[in-house]
Amino acid sequence: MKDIAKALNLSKTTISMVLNNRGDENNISRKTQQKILEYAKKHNYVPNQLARSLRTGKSETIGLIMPNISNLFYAEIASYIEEKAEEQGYTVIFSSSHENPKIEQKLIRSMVNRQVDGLIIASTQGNLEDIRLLKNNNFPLVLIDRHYPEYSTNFIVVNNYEGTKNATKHLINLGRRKIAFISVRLELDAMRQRLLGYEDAMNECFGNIENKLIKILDHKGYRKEMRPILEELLKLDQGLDAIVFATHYLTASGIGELKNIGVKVPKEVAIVSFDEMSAFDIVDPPITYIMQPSEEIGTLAVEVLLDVINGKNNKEDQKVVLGTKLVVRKSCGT
Amino acid sequence: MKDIAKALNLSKTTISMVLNNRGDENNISRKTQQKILEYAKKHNYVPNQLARSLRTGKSETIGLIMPNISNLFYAEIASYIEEKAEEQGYTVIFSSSHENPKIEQKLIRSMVNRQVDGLIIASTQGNLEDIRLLKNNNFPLVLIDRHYPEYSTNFIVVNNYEGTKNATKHLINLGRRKIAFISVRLELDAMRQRLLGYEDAMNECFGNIENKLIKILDHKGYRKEMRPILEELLKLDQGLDAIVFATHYLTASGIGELKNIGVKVPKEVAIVSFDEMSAFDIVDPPITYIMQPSEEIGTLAVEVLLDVINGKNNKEDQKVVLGTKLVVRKSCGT
DNA sequence: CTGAAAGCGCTTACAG
DNA sequence: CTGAAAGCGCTTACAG
Repeated sequence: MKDIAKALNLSKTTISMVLNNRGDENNISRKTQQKILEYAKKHNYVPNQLARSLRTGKSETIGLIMPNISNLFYAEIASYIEEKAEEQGYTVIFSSSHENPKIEQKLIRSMVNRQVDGLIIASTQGNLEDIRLLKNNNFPLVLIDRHYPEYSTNFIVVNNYEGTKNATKHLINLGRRKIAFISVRLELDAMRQRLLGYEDAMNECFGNIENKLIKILDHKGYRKEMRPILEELLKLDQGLDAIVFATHYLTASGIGELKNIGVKVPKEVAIVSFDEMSAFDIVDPPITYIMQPSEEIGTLAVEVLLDVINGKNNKEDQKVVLGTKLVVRKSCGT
Repeated sequence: MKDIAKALNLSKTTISMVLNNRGDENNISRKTQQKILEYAKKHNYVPNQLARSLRTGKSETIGLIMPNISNLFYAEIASYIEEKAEEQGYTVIFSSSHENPKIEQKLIRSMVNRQVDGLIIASTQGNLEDIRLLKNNNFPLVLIDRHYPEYSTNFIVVNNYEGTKNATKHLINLGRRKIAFISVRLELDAMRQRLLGYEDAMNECFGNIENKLIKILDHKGYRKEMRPILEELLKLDQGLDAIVFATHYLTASGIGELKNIGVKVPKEVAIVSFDEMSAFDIVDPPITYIMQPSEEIGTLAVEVLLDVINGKNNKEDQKVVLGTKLVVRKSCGT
C-alpha cells in the first residue's frame, strides 16, 4: 500500500479508501480511483488481512472445535459450517479435541489467541471451566451437538430423547417386545437422553423397563465387547427381537457380529440405529435410522454465531433443539 | 502487554522477552521474570497472535483446500493434517472447492490474504494459473491427491495406476475374464491412471481391451445411469463376471443396483473398489478395495510443507508417490 | 540487567 | 477532493 501511495503520489488514506470500495463515499475523483485500481491490479496487490484485523479488531474468522472431524457426522456439519461462513465472508479454522477436555481447553485458548471472532464447539462436556470463562467475557460462542444442560449458552442440539423414543415406539408398533438398547459409555447428555427416550417408550408401553436389556459398552473397546453382549442378549428367556443402537458405529459393529452369529435381520431381530453411516443404504437389509439434521445444525450455528458477533440477539441465549427424523428401511421389519 | 508494563513499571521489551521464554537468554533477573509471569497469569493475559504475526511475518497457519471435506477420504486426510500441524504449533484453515476451479481460485487468494504460511491443496486440476502464480512467488505449496502432471510442484499422490492394475490382475488370477471398469467423468489425472492400470492389466493378460467393458459415468448423474449401464454390461455375449469400480461412491451405488437386479456377488460378478467407505466391511459380502494411505498423505503433506516453510529442501520439488494396498475381502471371490 | 524507538500493514477520525 | 498522524499489539536491533 505504501508502495502504491508512493508510486502514484497519493496518500495511504486515499489508497485504502479506494481499495475498500469507499471511493465514492469519500468523494475520491473517479480518475484517481481508476488509477489506483489499475495499479493495484497490475502489481498484484494483495491486502494483508492480518494488519486489517489488528486495526479493526475483527478477524473475520471463526473457530470450530469438534471431537473428530473424520467422523462423517461431524465432517458433514463442518462442511456446512464452512460453506455458510464462506458465504458471509468468514474463514473457518478447525481442530479436533478427540473427546479430550484438556485438548479442548488448549484449542479454545489457542483460537482465542488467534483472535477468532467467535467459536463453534461440539464440546467434550468436560470443560465447563473454559466455556464459563468465554461466556463471562462475552465471547461469541455457540455449542453444537452437545451442550451443558446445567449452564446456559447458545446451543444447537438435537432432540435425542424424542429420537430414540419414537424409534422404540415404532418397533413396538411393529410388534416387537424384547427390545434391547445398546449404547456407549460417554458422559454426554445426548447419550443420557437417548437412553431416557428408550426407557420412557418401554415404560409407557409395558409398564416397566428390563435392565438386562440395556447394555452400555466401552467407548474404545466396544468392538470386542459387542459379540459377547449380543450373545448374552440372545439368550434371554423370551428371546430378543429388536435392538436400538445409540450411535452409528455401534450399529456397524453390531450388524457385523449379528451376521457372524447367524441372526437374521429383521426376521429374528429388528434394528434401528441412531445416526447414519454412508453405507446404511447399501447393506442388506438397509438400516432404519434416526436422522440428525446436520445441514441445519451447521447452518444455524453460523447464523446464531454471526448474530452474536454482529450484536444482534445478544441478550438472551439462543437455545435450539432440532427434531430428528426416523428413516424407515427394511432392518426394522414390517 | 502495555498494561503489564505500566503496572509493573517495566518496559514492553522486558515483558515480551519473558513471555516468550527468552528471559534467561536475555539475562532478565529471575525475580522480574517471576513477577511478570505471575501478573500475566493473574490478569489472564492472552497474547495477540495477529500482532505477533504481523510483526514476524509468520502466521503459523496453513491453508487447506479440498474438493469436499464431507467426503470421508478427504475428511480423514484433513484430520491427519490438522493433527500433525497442531503438533508443530500450526493452525489449519480449510475450505472446500466443490470441484470448481473458480472457487478454488478464490479460496487460494483469500488464504494468501490471510497470510497463511503455506498451502496444501487437493486441486480441481483446472487452476494451473494460480498454482503457477504461487510457485513463481515461491509460495510454500504442496499438492495432494491430485497434481498437475505437466507442471512440477511438491506433491503427495498415490499410485493410481498400480492400484487398479494389481486389483484387475488379482481378479484375473481368480479366473475372472469379462472384467468391466466403471469410472466417472472427471478430468483428473488420477482417473486416467486408474483406467490405464485396468487397461494394461487386461492387455497384458488377454492381448486386448474390450472397449464395451469400459463405462464412464457422469460425475453427478451416476446414480441414475448406474442401473442401465449394469444391465447393458450384463447382457454382453459371454457374460460379465467382474467389475472394478474407480471410486467408492460408484461402488456403493453399484452394489445397491446389483442387488436390485438380483445379481449374486461374488458368485456371478466379483467386485473390487478403488477407495474405501466406512461400511465396506459390514455389507454382505464385504468389499475388496484398494486402500489409499490417508494418514501418510496427510502427515507427509504437512512435513514437506513445513520443510519448505522453514527453508529446508526448497531447491527441488518433493514428488511423493505412495503405494496402495489391496484389501482382499469376499466380494472378489476366491 | 533493562528501556526507548522503530516498524509490521493497515484504518480512521480529523483537518484543510 | 486529499493528506498527516495516530494507533491496533506485538518483536527486535540497538543503546546503555
